[in-house]
Amino acid sequence: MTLEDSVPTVDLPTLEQTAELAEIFHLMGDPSRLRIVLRCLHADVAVTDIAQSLGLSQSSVSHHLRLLRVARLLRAERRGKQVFYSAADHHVRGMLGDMVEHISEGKGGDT
Amino acid sequence: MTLEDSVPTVDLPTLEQTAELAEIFHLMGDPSRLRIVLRCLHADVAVTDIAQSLGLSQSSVSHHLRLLRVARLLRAERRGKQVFYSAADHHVRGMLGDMVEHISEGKGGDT
DNA sequence: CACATATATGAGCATATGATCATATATTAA
DNA sequence: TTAATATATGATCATATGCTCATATATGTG
Repeated sequence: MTLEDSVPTVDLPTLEQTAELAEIFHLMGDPSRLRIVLRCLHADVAVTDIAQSLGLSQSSVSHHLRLLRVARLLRAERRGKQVFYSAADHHVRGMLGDMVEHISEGKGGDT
Repeated sequence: MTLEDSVPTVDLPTLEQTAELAEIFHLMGDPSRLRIVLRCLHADVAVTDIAQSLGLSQSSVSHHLRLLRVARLLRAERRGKQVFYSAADHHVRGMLGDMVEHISEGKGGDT
């Protein structure tokens, strides 16, 4: 069984989809921002908590959070004085989860 | 069945793994580079072909290819005068494939 | 070798980016 | 209202990035 058999027709994403995908990758491409996303992937976390646990400034975290929120990767929910951030939806969790898995496996694989 | 049931213990990647992941995302975060990777995801493609089919300059493509090659996302194979690029391994194909799927689905989902 | 084709690379430049600092806004308590 | 805590945002700046142009290298042909 060749590779082509298991990958019959590989519809490449449209230019628009590619641009959208690139935007997501671009956001995840910054280490601080990626750590923030991962921190919020499976839990609601307040801004101060994120900053403290990752050793980043409140301002920096807030700036990053705005980008992630606008891009709909994270969602914000205010409770009292605090704002809790979490993954926007299961697609975000799925994407990142898959990536993390691949990275964990990776390291020595070839085709 | 709650979400937590299906995601028992979510070991976050190490700082090193996160940095590695961010580097990959960073590379994919440029639209031109992402298009190049997608073009090479399921086929060996020569540099000139990539440039022509994507409407990019040879120089620009070559610069991008070097980054992707060094990061081991793509591999190069010379055949005569031409150099053919393709996805380095099944992890790269898997990662991108998963991402493309999520993007294709996405669009309106929430948890 | 000389020449053409294919790819790679270095320099230079305009723009994008991430961090910090200062400050603004929001919420709650006294 | 005043004060304290939590978050957001605008300005500034040093650095990173992507592109182009020119040129170098590599392979094949006559």
